[in-house]
This record gives sequence, C-alpha cells and structure tokens, in this order.
Amino acid sequence: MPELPEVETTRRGIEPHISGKKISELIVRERRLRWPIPASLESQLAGQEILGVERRGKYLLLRIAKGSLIVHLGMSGSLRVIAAGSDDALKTHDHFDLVMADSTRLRYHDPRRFGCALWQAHPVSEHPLLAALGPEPLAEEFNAEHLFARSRGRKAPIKTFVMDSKVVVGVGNIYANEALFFAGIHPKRAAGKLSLARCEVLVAWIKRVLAQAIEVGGTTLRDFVGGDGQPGYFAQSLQVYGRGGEPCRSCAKPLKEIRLGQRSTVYCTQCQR
DNA sequence: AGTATCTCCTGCGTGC
DNA sequence: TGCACGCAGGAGATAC
Repeated sequence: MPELPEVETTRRGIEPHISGKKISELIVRERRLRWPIPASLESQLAGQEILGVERRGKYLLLRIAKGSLIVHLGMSGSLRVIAAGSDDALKTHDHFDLVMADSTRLRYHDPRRFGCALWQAHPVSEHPLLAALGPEPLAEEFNAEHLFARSRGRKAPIKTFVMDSKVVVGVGNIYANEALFFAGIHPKRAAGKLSLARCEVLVAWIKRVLAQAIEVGGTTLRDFVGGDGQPGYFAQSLQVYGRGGEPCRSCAKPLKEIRLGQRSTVYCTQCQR
C-alpha cells in the first residue's frame, strides 16, 4: 500500500512528465472512489497548464493556475505515465486518464477505490482534508518537542498516536511498526508517558526510516513510463512488519503480533519497552 | 476533546 | 477447479 515514501516516489516519477504541460482533457471511467470524482472536474482541468506536482502527507497536489487537483492513492492506488504514441492496454480499475496536449497520459489505477481525486481552488491548504494536518515528518517542525508537547495527557498507545495525521502526517502502519522497533519503544506504551528523550529517539527513527525508504523507492521506481506502475514494496528489509512469530533480528526471540486500533502490530517483547 | 469502532473496496490466501 | 470465507488497511465518519 502506498505509504509516504511511495507517494513521494510517485511525485518525483510523474512530475518531469507532466509539469509545464497543458491538459487537453480528463477522461473518467469510474467516478466512485472514496468520494465521487466531482462532476465539474473535467471542465476545471481542461485547457489548464500543470505548474507543478507537490505532496502534502500522502496527498498529491497537481497545481494549476486556479487551483489544485488533489489525488490520494488510498490502499491500492497507483499512477503511471503513458508516453505519447505508446499503446498501453486499459486494465480493469484504470479509473481515469489525465491527457496532456502532447498526448502524454497520466493514468490512475486503484482496485479498492480507497483513493480520491478532488478539486480545490487556492489555497489548497484550506481544503478540509488538508486543513488540520500535522507537520511533515521530514520537516524541521516535526521534532521531539512537538511530539512531547502534543502527547502530554494522552493515553492512546504511542503507535496509534504517531499514526494520527493531526500529530504528524505520513506515518503509516508499516513504518510506525518499524520506527518503534528501532527506537526500542513498546507500541502500546501510553503516548503521554514518553519522556522527552524517548520522543527524541522516536522522531529520529521515524525520519530515518522514511528517508531511507524514499531513497530506496527512488532507485526501484525510477521508470514511471510504461511498465505497470505498481510500486510494490521497497527492497528495504523490514525488521518487524509482517514478521510475527519470526525471530527478532536483534535478540532472536519470536516477535509478537497483536491488533492495535484494528491494525496489525508486530514487536519484540524483549527489545521494546 | 479524546477514544474506540465502523466503513468503504478488491485481491489474495486458506480450507474444503 | 471452484467456491466461501477471512483478512488486509488509510483515514474520514460516527458514536460514545
């Protein structure tokens, strides 16, 4: 599932192929995503130039002069660029194509339809989905003091807490599991009980794990033209996610798997306290 | 306000 | 080979 590193890799992959180009049309085949694709979207986009592709959390923002196209990949979404002239057979769940004036296509594919494609006039940060978001995990604003201050008095498990997009964006289930392992913090520990020093360690690992995944994604997913555009998983070796029952890579004790907020949570009972 | 639960959806693995 | 089933999960909506 696209986590922040996949979304950032997607952004970097598609940006050079569509930025600066004029949109000729939007072709929608299936409007029923997480929210219906707005009926006015085709007319909003036609004839407009794409000024750039940005990212906020896991939302991709295609900037045009009068507003932004907001795209989320949900659980199973992907975008691929189809170069002008190349024929790329339409697959099931290819829900829309953004067609450029030079015939380059940006094709959205999403089997589970948990993603979305929405419109927001400037400023895009005022869209209800974006307005209350916390800082970017790799930005300076996400630091130990922020995590410490925000978590005081909170009884929620630290894993649930760091996955809350109002606290910090883009920390999905996989990377929350991984960062907590590296930080040596038990996922069920009450967020409000974490010391400033441990917040420091956790923040550092969240940044490190995400940055490393982006680096790996950058090499794995260089080619966004052709192919199936499926990001898949990163070649990085996961320490705990998906390894319940298998030996801890640090102490060899079998990893424990539990459910936390309906999410699969894996940790080492010995290394994480 | 904080917390827990429900919800959307399809592909995949499992058991018979 | 086919079917029913359970499960996975981002994150907003809803109910306490």
